[in-house]
Formats: sequence, structure tokens, C-alpha cells
Amino acid sequence: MNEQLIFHLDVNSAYLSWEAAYRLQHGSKIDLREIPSAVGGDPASRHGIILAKSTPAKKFNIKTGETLFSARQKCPNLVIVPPNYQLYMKCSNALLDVLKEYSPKIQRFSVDECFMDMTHTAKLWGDPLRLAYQIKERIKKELGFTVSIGISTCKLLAKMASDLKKPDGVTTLFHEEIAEKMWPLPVENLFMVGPATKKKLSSYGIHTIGQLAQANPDFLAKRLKSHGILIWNYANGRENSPVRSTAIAIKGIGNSTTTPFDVDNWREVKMVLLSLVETIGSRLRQGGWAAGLVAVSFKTSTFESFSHQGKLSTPADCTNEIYQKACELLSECWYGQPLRHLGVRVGELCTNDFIQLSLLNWDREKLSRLDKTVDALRTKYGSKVIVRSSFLHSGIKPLTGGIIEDYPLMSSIL
DNA sequence: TCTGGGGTCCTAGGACCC
DNA sequence: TCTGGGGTCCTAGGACCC
Repeated sequence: MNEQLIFHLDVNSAYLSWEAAYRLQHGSKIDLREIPSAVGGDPASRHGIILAKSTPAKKFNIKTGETLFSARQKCPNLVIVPPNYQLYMKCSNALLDVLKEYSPKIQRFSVDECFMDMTHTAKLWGDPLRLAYQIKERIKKELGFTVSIGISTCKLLAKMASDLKKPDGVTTLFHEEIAEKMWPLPVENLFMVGPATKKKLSSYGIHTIGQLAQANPDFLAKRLKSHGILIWNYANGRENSPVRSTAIAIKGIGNSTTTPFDVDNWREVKMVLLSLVETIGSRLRQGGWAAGLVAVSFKTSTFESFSHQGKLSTPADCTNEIYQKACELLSECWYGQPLRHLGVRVGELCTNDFIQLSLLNWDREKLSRLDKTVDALRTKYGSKVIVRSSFLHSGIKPLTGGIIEDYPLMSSIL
């Protein structure tokens, strides 16, 4: 079998770069990428974490995920801008349009990352390395932001390669280069080695990817189960999943939120649940799905998490049915602790055409028509056109989690 | 004036059945 | 007065990704 040729392309500090490019295009004199800056949420509504940072901000040791409070202590002059997911989606789409000219087989791995299968197209374009430079320069010129491109024979190595030169780099990581380029790296740099696994590996004396690669797989399997074998294979550059250019069916739809203030009474908790389910319901119907399973989760003011799930007697796509189930489930596991975070998730999805045919229940049919009417109005006039009156003056958003069409999902699955 | 959100997969333990 | 064991399904929690 012929070897594959895979590019992995990663937008450098995507959220920040896109915001910076947007501001320059709209007359700003300041390039956020050249000053200590970050994209971050609003601490007043308890969303105060860093989502992306500029290279100068990195020099202050500012980390993604840390609180704005902590970031500002490290760098008092840090410029912080709010996130703009609609903009990110536009930039991501523009990027994809360019890439499609080079290969029809592209897998969108997240809003700012994709894999390109260049196996059959690269020869049209000549030397792969030169082609990658060309693509990178073209994106910079036409779209105004930089990317890093990794080149290899599998997705894992291409992805590891794109991490090696940031920003604005092109790097190969073929099998014969693994020992030199990948093995000296700290083990947590390997895809799928997170904080928990790093800690365990460290206790076995494994600190680099090379040490992991040369560890005994039986030993790893005994302690880390299948995950041990997975990362051992990755450390050795063994991975061969195909570039998937068509989206894989989703398994569930979730929506969760950190509330601006702790909620500790049923009236408010129910409002939050409803606002979460509103969005889930419309996404469900938009996709033509019905759900057989509902799960609720919450985090208390002391950061303890709980979850509880239950089956619906029959799959449903009605906002109201899912909402009722969510309330029931929450009542079974919540004993009134003050809550900072609530979530609802639906799963066991099936197509909803069958449940609609089998509708014999008048109430359900009425509710279903109501859902459709509200969906249509919101699509036409915006999500705020219809709001349940119970939300007025409550301080709780009537809809949580805007619907951004086709926002690519992020994945830990190659 | 502290600590986000949306996915997927895996595992341990319990229930239940034969 | 001993105390199987295998299979399946379900669940909560935890791990990982961006």
C-alpha cells in the first residue's frame, strides 16, 4: 500500500489572530498580535478566563484557561477583548474555502484546525514542502493571519509536526524524524496525554515522549488500560485513521452555562434549565433528531460536580418534554446547594420522522407545532423575538448558548 | 474582582439474568 | 451452612480534545 501524505494546518492563536486581523481591516492602528493581549470572558458574569493570547502575552507566562484576574496580575497592561464566535466561524469558513482548492479531502478538526489528505493531489502541486509554504503565504496575504502546517504520513504525526514551529511555520515529521524531533519533547506534548496521564507517567519515571515510546506496553496496559496502549502507539508514531471529509453523525447535544450568580431556588433553577433546553430543542429539530436520553449536570458553588441521567419513555424533540424530564432528573439529585453551573445534554439520538408519524397524542402534537412556530419565528426575526414571560426581569437569559450554524465540534478523536 | 463550554470515549461498579 | 460465574445493560464520574 502506498503511504499517505497528510497536512495538518493550525491557525496560530486563532481567536486572537482573527480578532486582530478584523480590527486592522476595520481601521484599527493597533495589531493585537504585537502587544500583550488576550481574548477573555467577562468576570462580572463569572466567565473570566483566558481563551487565547498573543505571543507578547505568552512572555508574561499567561496561560489559556487561567483567570483574567491572575493574568492581569502577571501583566497589568494586558489588553483583553471579548470573544466573537460569529467572526471565528466566518474566518474558519474563509480558510476552508482556500484549502479546498488544494485537496477535496479535508477534515475540519475544530474551528481552527484541519487535516488535508494530500496523497493524491500533492503531485499536482510539486514538492509538498514548497506547496505548504505556498498555502501558508497565501493565507497570510489573502486572509491576514498566520498558520502552522505539519506534514507527515499520518494524522497524528502531521498534528505533532504543526506544533513544532509556531507561529507561521512549516514542519515535516516523517517516521525517520521521530526520534530526533518528537522523542525529546515532554510527554504532555503528545496528543492525548493530559494532566492526569502526565502525572501518572511521571510517577513511573516517564517524562519524555521517547521514554514513553520505549516503555513496556504491558506495563502501560496494566496501569492505564487501553489508553496506555493508545499513547504508546502514538509515541511511536503509529496511527492510521483516515482523513474524514464528511461529518460523522453526532451522538448527543448538550448545553451548559455558568450562571452570573449562584442559584439556590427551584424557580430560578427551572428557568435556567428551560433556557438551556430551548437551544437543545431547536438544534434537535433543526437536525431532524429526537432524543431518547436526557442528562442533567450541575456544579455547586464549591465546585463539586454531579450528573444524573434518565431515559425518555419514547424519543422526543419537544422542548417541553425534554424540559419536564430535565426538571424531574434534577429534583432527584439536587438538594438545594447553591449552584454556579447547570447543564443539560440529550443523547440516544434517532431521526424524528418516525416519532412524528406515530404521534397520536394531541398535546404532543400541539406542543410540537408550537416548537416549530417558535423555531421559524426565531430563524426569521432573531432568537430574541419570542421570550417566555417568566424570564422578564429575572436576570436569567431566556436562551442560553446561541445557535451558531455548523460550528465545528472539537474532538479528542483523530 | 478567581476558576468556560461542547463534545467523545472509557471504566468501575451495581443490577439483573441465566 | 455453602456462597459460581459469565454476560449484558446501565450509570456516574473522569479523562481527553480544542
